[in-house]
Amino acid sequence: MADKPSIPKGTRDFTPLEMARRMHIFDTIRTIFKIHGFLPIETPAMENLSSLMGKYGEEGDKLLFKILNSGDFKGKLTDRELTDTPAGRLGSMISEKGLRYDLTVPFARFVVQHRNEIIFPFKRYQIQPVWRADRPQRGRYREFYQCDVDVIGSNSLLNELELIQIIDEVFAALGLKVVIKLNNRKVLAGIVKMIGEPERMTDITVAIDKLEKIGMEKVKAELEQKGLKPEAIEKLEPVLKMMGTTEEKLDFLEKFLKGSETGLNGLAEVRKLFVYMEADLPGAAVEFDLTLARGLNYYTGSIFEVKSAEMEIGSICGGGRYDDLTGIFGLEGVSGVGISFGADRIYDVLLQLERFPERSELDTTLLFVNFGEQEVQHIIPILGRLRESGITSEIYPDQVKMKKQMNYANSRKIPYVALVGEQEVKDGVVTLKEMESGNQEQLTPAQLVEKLSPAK
RNA sequence: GUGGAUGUAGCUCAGUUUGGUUAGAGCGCUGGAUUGUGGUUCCAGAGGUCGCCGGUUCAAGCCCGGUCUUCCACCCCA
Repeated sequence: MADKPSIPKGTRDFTPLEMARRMHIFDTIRTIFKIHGFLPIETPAMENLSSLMGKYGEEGDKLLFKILNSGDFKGKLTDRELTDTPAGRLGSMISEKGLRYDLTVPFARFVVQHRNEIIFPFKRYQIQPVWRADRPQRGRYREFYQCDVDVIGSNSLLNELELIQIIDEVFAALGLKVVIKLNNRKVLAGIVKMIGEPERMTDITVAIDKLEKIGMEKVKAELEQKGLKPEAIEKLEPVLKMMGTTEEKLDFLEKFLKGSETGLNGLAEVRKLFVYMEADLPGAAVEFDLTLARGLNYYTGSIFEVKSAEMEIGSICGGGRYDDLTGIFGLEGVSGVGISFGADRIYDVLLQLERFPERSELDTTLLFVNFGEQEVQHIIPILGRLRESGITSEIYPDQVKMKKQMNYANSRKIPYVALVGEQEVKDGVVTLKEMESGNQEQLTPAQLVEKLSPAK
């Protein structure tokens, strides 16, 4: 017997109801991207593995989905290679393509490849699925959509400001309260330099990223276990204990980072960004959060992360500045900054908080009941007129019991039903029934179009 | 990748402790009461290889092993 049909772990089908909700998210995000002057691109689902490997840290390489070479990939290997090569290395011998892990690295590749056609600074948006061979959990999928906006070819902090505004506008439009966390890799680099461990930036940032979660003692224990010098940990402690307003934190770091030019530069960037924001305050809370580190290792300046203020689900948007991502594809000295909205997590938040709009654009407005061939012939041109006026309308395709047709309208949540029987045909009218109230009225086709036309 | 839970009708879940004939409920679905009027009510009905594979047993939804799914923690992240 055939197995029950199924889909791979961590992937999902979407029903019409779910699609209506997803489109609400995508449409909202896309509208805001467009109003800021960003242009769409798309890139293939698969990239050459060489474009993907090594861009996301050690962890990221493991999470890449690799695509087996087509044809006789085995025949090209000798028996010895086949039996003696460790499984990990064998992968690269039989696979040269992989599914994209995010949209930023393919974008960098795109920019390098199309550098002569692109007008810089290039503002692009991209809404496509990405794949990660992660272990699924709530809010964590193996296939999920990212909505990326990036500006490449400009060092200006105005770009960072614009991204913050976009974040603010998107979540306001979706009706979600969020906290925008802001940090700067240069500040982190300055800190690790000042405590005398400049090479250990990754270990240190990963550890302090957990401060909120596991507490000071455990963070110190982890740092010690990672082999950090006790003096360094001691020097780091006041930074971790740093409290107060953004202004106070910045002042503290100003003193702490004396002697690290990079650190002070990063600090100046953070300050400038807050000054910019004062000109038009975001509705969302923006916090300078030193514990924000982010694992992706191509970030070099500002880093962002957005969390729901109303529910625990991990970050729903994140990003940062990368000074040399195009360098690895052969184009040096081009800085970019961008963020990525996690549509699937935003969906989960909206669903749990019940913030999806009641009706969607996908919903039908009017259903004609089917009374028979004569009546159908009369209705066909009326349907045409309604649709021309932008009114989503349909006719029940089969001449079945009225109860069944009404039930269809009911379960499809269609607010209006039109009845055109023998009498209506004779009188040249339709009987329009409003389902919720049950009220009925007789209208000419012109009046019908007028009544149901979407508000201008 | 490591550790821990979970899976019974379309959906939400009982039943598993102490193995024992035809596996239940609510909601939903189909038909009727009601041949041009849905939602409410009433009546009737359909729907399950108890995730899958194997083992123990006279006998397995229930016990054992494996596997897959979903979920939780770690890791990491959108």
